Amino acid sequence: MTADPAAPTLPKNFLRPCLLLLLREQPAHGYELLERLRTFGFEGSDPGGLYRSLRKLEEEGLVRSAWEQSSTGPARRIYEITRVGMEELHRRAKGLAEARGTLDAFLGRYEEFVALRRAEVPAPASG
Amino acid sequence: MTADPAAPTLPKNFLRPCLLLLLREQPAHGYELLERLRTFGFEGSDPGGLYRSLRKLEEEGLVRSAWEQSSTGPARRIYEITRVGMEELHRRAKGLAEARGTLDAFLGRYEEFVALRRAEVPAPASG
DNA sequence: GCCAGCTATATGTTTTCTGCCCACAGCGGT
DNA sequence: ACCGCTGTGGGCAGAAAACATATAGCTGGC
Repeated sequence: MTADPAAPTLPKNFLRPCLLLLLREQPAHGYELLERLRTFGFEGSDPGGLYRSLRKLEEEGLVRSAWEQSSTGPARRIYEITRVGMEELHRRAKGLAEARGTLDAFLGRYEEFVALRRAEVPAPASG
Repeated sequence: MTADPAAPTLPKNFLRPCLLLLLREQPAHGYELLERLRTFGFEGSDPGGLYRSLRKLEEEGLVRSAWEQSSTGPARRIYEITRVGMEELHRRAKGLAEARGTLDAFLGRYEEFVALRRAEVPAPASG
């Protein structure tokens, strides 16, 4: 609890759109997505959550999958995005753009206030 | 469920930093905060959730409160931010700035890909 | 053949967050 | 006295996230 206070605090349900975007760029299997997700701030790799999301996405028809035999290891389930998935991604992107706006508003207001305080209080003790 | 796909999708726990920022700007009671929160994309006013957050914040020592008699209505609990709360706000702001960065990355990558596709596929059918 | 370790997928459990509904109390108007 | 408004608070159900665990195939060593 409150262990890492500066954690990114990503948007709710951010995993889903990320998966859709990743899969739109290129089909992949779960384990690989786990790696590629790190780009989007998913540090602590959570296979469980990932596969669950993937399943749900497929159940909703946003992605589809097929088994692929690998010569170097166990079979993998290759996912690719569907037309519907792309549309969903589109919608989500809009929502996320809005979210960014809100975040901008918050941060702007926060920094503005910090600046104000600095102006009021000349210089506490720092050199 | 998936009712409003373009919903803002704000970060998890976004309420907390918002409250801290609002209280940093100016002490207030819950009902008033409810109004001021609308600026941050909290459309559906949810008194229950608000007060719960406030309570928790106080329990953690991030804010403190005192009853104030009102001449025009029932007594109100006035909240103000504490030193610890400001530090927490600071940390959260950093985290949210990171989140914005991630969001930027996502949206940039999304739009970039959209642009690429447009270049590949000349013009579907839209006139 | 058998075990250990890696890749890869999947499920179960528990906790947290969120949204929605409702209860209660004080005050003012009629 | 009753109603409606302001203001605070709790309960509950469903969604989401975190954490832990199970399974299965393949490879290499012995």
